[in-house]
Amino acid sequence: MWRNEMSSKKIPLYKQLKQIIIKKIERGELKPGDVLPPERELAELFEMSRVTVRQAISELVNEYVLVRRHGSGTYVAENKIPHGKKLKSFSEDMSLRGMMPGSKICEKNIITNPSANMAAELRSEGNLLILKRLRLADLEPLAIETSMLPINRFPGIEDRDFQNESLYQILEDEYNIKIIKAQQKIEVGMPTPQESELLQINYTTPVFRLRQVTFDQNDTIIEIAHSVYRGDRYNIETEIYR
Amino acid sequence: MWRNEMSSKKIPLYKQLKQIIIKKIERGELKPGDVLPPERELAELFEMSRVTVRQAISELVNEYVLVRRHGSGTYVAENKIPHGKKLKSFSEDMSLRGMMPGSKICEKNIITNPSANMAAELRSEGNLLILKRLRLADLEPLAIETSMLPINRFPGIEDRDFQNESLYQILEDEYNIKIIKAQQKIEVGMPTPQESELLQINYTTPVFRLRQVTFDQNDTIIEIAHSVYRGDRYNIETEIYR
DNA sequence: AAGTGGTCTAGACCACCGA
DNA sequence: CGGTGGTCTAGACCACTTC
Repeated sequence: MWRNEMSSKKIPLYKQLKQIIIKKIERGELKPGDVLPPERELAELFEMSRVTVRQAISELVNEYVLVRRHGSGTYVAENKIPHGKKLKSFSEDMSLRGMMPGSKICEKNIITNPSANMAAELRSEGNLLILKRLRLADLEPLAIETSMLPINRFPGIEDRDFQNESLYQILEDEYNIKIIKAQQKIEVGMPTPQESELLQINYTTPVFRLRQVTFDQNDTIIEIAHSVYRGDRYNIETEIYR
Repeated sequence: MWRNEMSSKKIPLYKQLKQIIIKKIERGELKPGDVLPPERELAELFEMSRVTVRQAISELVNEYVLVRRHGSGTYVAENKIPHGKKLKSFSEDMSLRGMMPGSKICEKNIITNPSANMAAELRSEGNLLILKRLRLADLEPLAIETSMLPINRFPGIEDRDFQNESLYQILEDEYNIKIIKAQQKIEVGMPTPQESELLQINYTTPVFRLRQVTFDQNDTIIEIAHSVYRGDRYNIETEIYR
């Protein structure tokens, strides 16, 4: 069950242990709520010090994969990622809210010389695909979403029809990208005239401004997105831990 | 500059060091981009092992307060990214953003017959303490925070002076509550006349409306809060996983 | 009382950065 | 090259949960 599966490469021991634990969860050998062997036992099994075991476990706790209970044990988290902490595409988000997602392309461009302030984090990556879409929920405008992607990582993606296709679906299925996490900055503001026109709202209706940086399994940035959501039809629910 | 300021209480050493570093950032003795003393030096200065220093620094890196650069040094983060992974009180939130938190009581009441819509989830718990505070950052109004607490769970809490005390600190230290998680709903809106007056903003400045339900270790609700944040001075950063 | 995670030590060697 | 963070060890004692 918990045999030594360590590879002898140069990968740090604690990262190897992390991978072993994640694999066990993925294969169903460890289910939500299950206890892990005690830290001292893992240390002995994998022939590493307890400090190293703790480093592996600590990172998994930080990623909401495991939960520690002082005096009791370490457990597989019940809901690996809390509802409000899940990264969803617009389509997935709308479906979960019981609304029908829709899309209308506003702009699809290739920028050959990205200026710095457009996407600072991506500017060294070469050409950028700019994709600006009006997003609909139950046929009504809800958001304007502008995505920027490093086009040399996804050759041919500029020819896709994004009207009826999900961007994340394409990246995951056809370019073999594993989307892992995103950092978001949420601000409030008032719409510009162009935005209020597109969203069909009054200029007095406030909006959410979401800036998102999306990462793949190698912690490489694969997308930078800027979204504007109607404040009268959208809210954000999240769960945070102390 | 980096004298020993450790208190000899039972607070873990690494938490004391975290506080010392945060305080230095708050007081401006450390500015974004500044280098920290090397880990070995901090260990010697504060008479703790390097492992302990690393634990303190690691947590601050996780909270986006510090940045490590292998082979170079540890630096104060350039873009303060707060409100992210962890549940924080207003005071803690402000400190991590490098601002000085403040408070002004607007209202402190005991409601003996809570109406249903005030705090539906708490209404069966008996009397409620209503605490409405104007929250300041660097002496300027930033938010209005209205907290509702079941008073029979915290006898005597109505006599506290919340002007200079942290609500969470009191709950954790003196009532032995372990705050575990909170659910938040984030909306945008326009301020009411009373709110714009208190926050000293124009009626055209949008605001965040945060509704929060806070839970302890037994999944019991210990607080319901409604906060109104100035949209021109506040934003929310968060990390989500797929 | 036994077993768990939480904190802490005093070293060691490796990997990376900058002068 | 010297100095930095990155990884790792083999212990120790404390605090908490469970019985």
